[in-house]
Order: sequence, then C-alpha cells, then structure tokens
Amino acid sequence: MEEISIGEFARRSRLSVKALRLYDELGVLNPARVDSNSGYRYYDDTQLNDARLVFMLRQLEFPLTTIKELLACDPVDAAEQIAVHWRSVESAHDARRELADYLVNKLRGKRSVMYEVATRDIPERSLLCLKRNVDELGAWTIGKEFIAILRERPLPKMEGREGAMFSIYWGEVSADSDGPVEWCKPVPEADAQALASHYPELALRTEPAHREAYVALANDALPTGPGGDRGVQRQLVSEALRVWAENGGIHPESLTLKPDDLGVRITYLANGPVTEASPPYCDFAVPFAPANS
Amino acid sequence: MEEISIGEFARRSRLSVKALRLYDELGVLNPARVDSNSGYRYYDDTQLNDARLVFMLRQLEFPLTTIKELLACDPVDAAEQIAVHWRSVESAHDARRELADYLVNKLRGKRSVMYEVATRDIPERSLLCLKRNVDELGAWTIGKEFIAILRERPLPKMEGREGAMFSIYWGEVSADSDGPVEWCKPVPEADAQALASHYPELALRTEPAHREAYVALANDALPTGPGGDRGVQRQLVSEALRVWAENGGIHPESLTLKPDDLGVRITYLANGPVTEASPPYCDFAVPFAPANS
DNA sequence: ATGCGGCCTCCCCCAAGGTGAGAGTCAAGC
DNA sequence: GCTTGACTCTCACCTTGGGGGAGGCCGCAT
Repeated sequence: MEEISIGEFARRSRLSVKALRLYDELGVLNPARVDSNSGYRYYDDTQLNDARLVFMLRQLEFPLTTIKELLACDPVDAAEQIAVHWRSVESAHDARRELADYLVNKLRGKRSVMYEVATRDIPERSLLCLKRNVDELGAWTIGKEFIAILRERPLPKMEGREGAMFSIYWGEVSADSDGPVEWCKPVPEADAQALASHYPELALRTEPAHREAYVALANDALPTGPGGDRGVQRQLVSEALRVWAENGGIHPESLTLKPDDLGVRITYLANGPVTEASPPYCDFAVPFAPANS
Repeated sequence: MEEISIGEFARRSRLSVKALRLYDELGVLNPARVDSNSGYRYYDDTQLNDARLVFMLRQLEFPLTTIKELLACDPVDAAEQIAVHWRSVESAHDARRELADYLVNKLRGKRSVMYEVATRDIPERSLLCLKRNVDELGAWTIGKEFIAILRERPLPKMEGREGAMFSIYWGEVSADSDGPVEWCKPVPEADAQALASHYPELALRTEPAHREAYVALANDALPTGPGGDRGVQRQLVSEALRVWAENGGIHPESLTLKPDDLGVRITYLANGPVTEASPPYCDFAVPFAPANS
C-alpha cells in the first residue's frame, strides 16, 4: 500500500497530471490522501483500476459527470450503461457515414440519389388526430400513446397506405423548441362522426385534397430509436426534396415547404407490431399545390 | 437576387444565427452585404449552397478552419479531402468500438482476452539500428526510411521472426513529446561487422539475451495508417500485458515495463511489400527478465 | 545551503458555439 | 408620424476537458 505521487500516478494510468487535478476537483477521482499543508495529492495503487477505467471511458468520449456515476455504481450496471451509450454512438456514426457518402458523391459531381422523390395525390379525407407539444423525448412518446388509444377500440380496416397513420411536425422539433406534433389516422368519411364519438381523446378534422412530394425510406435506414441520429437522416431527406424541387419537379415557390421542414409528414405503415427493433415502413412527405395538377 | 436577413438565412440553411455570426467573424461564410450603419448582415441565395455544405461538414465534425479551406478549393478536391478524413474517422471509430467491447465484457466479469499474451526467449543478437526522434508523423516515416536503406543493398536472409525488423519506442510517442524511436534489423552475428560497413547510416549494436512478453496482432487489427487510432489499440495491448503480468504470468516487479509502455517493441514481419493497405504481421513485445528463466 | 525536479494554485487559452443584456432597426398597423 | 413587436446588433460571460505557463512551495540529494 504505497503512496503514489501525482506524476507517477499519471504515468501509470496514462492520464495527464492536469487531468488528474481536474478529476479531483470534480470529484471523479479523488486522491487517497491530500497532504494538508503542502497540498500534495497522493494516490493509492488500488486507484489505478479506476484511473484506467476513467481513461478508457474518456477515450469513448463519455462526459466526466457520467464517468463519475459509472464509477459509483455496480460494474455490471456500468457495463449496461456503456453498452447502451455505445449503441447510440454507433447509430449516430452510421447516420454520419451516410451523410459523408452522400457529400463525397455530390461534390464529385455524381449526384447520387440517396433518396428517390415521388409525388402522390391525397384526396380530401377525415382524420382522427392527437396534437401535442413534444416533451424532450421526441415524437415517439406521443406516437406510442396514439397507437395505444387506437388499439383500445375497434376501427374499420383501411388497406395499404390509405389508412396508414402519420405524424405532422408543425414546428421545430429540435431539442429546444417543443413545436407541436400531430398524429393522425385516416378514417372512412362515411362514418367518421360515429367513429370519432368512440375516441373522445382524439379530434376529428377534415384535411383538404392536396398533392405531396414524398421520399420512401427503406426499413433498415430508419432511425433506430428516439435518439438524436434522426436529425442527420431528416437532413438528407429534406436535401433530396429540396434538390428535387429545384430541378423543376415542381415550381419551387408552390412548394409549401416552410423554411425548414415545417409541416413535413411522416407516414408509418406497420405490417406487424411496431417495436424499436422492427420499425414500420416509413416515408417523409411535404405537401404542396393545394389541388391536384 | 434577393437579400436574405440572417434569421431567414438561418432557417433555410439550418444553421443558427449565432453560428452564422461566428462564421462571418472567422471568414468561413461572409454575408453578401453588411449594412454599414446598422451592421445588419444580408445574405444572398447563392450562398445557401455553401451554408448547407457548412452545416453538413459541421455534422461530420470538421473544424471550421478546415471547412474554410474546403469551401475555397475545388469541389472534387474537397470531396477527396472529405473522403480521406472520413476514412480516418472510420478507423478511429473501429478502434473505439473494440475498446467499448472490451470494456463492457470486462465490467460484466467475463474477462475476455482480446489479445493473447505469450513469452519468448530472445538470444543475444546483433542489430543494425536507426534511432531518431519522431517528427509529428509518427514512427512510420522513420520506418519507411529504414526500409528504404535496407532495400538498397543486399542482406543475408534470416528466416521467420528471427530476422524480422522491429521498432523500439524509447520515449513517449504521443503528440507532444518526440521520444526517440529506434528501428532495428537483426543480422547474423558472424558477419555483423562486415555488413555494418555497408550501411554507414545505421548503427551496429549487440542486444543482450532476454525474455519478452508479446502480443500478436491479427493483420486486420492493425492500425490502418499513421493516424491517431493507434493509441487505442496500443492501450488494449498494454492492458493485456498488464493483466497478464498481474495474474502471475511473471512477477510484476521484474517486468521492465516502464510506467507507460516505454521500451515496448513492435515487430514487423512482412510477407510481401509493406503498404498501408497490406500491413505486415505485427506484434507488441515488452522485455523482462534479463536472462531466460 | 543549494540546487533540481516535482508539485501547488491561479490565470488565461482553445473550439464552437449558447445565453442573456442592453441597445438599435425594420416593417406594419393605426 | 408614431407605436409596437419582431428582428438584429455588439459585448460579455458560460460550457467541456483540459493545455500552457507564471510564480511559489516541497522534498531529496549533495
């Protein structure tokens, strides 16, 4: 049980002296003893394990506050948290890889279409809707609630995309702003009123006929969770829509694509139960041109 | 050719107003016009492309200074630089993935041996050496020089690992310190003197017999270039060696493993030409115990 | 006692912005 | 023309995870 000076400890742990002093200050890794009159920090060789762990976690870019918690909790729990964190790093990395590929191709002049844009006519239809402001966790928490409500009571089947539920982003959905998100389910116009009476939580409204441009996403390209990786993907999709509009697919002015993707719709079409592991078919759509051309 | 206010431009480019002001200040993206008495910045819609490019490059975590250069140069060159950068990001990510896996397994209590440690006896031998301080680019620049020197003139073949060249890290090889690195090639003791006279650039020295612990790296686990990703890998290797020493493979005290990996040797055994794409067999060794046990 | 190296605190610096204060500007409505 | 509200300006401070250095102790060897 020898006392180790900070410099020696730094060399053995691969941490810098500066970092060790910071960790002491933040309570991440306190020296075993601090000489009260010289202020010298002395470490203990049992602390080397923690120090090496801190070093590795820093290489994985964990914030120091998280590292502090990880050191305090059970190693197995820590392993779990690290695994979870790492998965989110992986998916963020995948999204960025996609962006990098797109960018390199674009700058090389091959304008590879990462996402194919098409258009479709949407007739006037009745919708059962749930509109809410987003609380941090993103649109999916509301989506889950919406699905739960719909599942409670019966609803006439509408086949294919016609009856697929979708969400509309009415405002900035970034981390700061809580722009409202609306989840909608089309219902047959005939008995809309009757159905709506079974769903007091949901509002019934009629959406006018319009035309929309959309991008279909392959299932495996879907964001794997309610994480921040969705941003990069949405960016590529919105890029695809913008390029398409500019290239004369439609007169850019008539595209009601708001400055950012305000009003973008995301359609979900589930074949089975919707879980994070098996996401549904999904497309991004932007309405334009109030009437069909 | 409309004038766009900073707020509008921010929305269209997905950049924040604050970021735009910063980019103006740093010369990354200057407004088309700055009103001289109000100080208002006005952008031009031809700048939207650059702005969106900046946004994407920021998502890929390019530093602003690099982005500035990328904007200035030809798009095709920029694509090339981005591709190069991305490859290094990928390899750094791979290294970190390896570390994350190791860490999770370790904390879960399965101490998975990522790297198997073995020992070997090295007899006294004669070496032709090139010792240098490292200039930023790492040990490989010296290594290439060393290989070039050796290739110039004939050398008796020594089969297998016996004759494999290796490098010794005599000091910290991190970004700051330029700890010397020595590249060595064993030569038959018999005609060492004669051979050395053909290589005035190289020093001849005799290494005493010793025993060393080593970790063999699979070829595909090799760092893919002189990048910073090597650090993570070396860390795992040194972790493996440390754990092995602690577990009584050898008495830890007699391991001359310096506080960090001072004195670590990396052996390269090329079967073909050594390129970045086809790295040679490689192992990390730490000498201990001056005599063989 | 006199180095020399190691350690201390304190302060400023970096990227890439975020946040807020206090003040000036723009455009529309009345 | 005036007001109002939205927008913008600059300036200064905060963030994370340290790096660099100044000026001043500490400890150990000679």
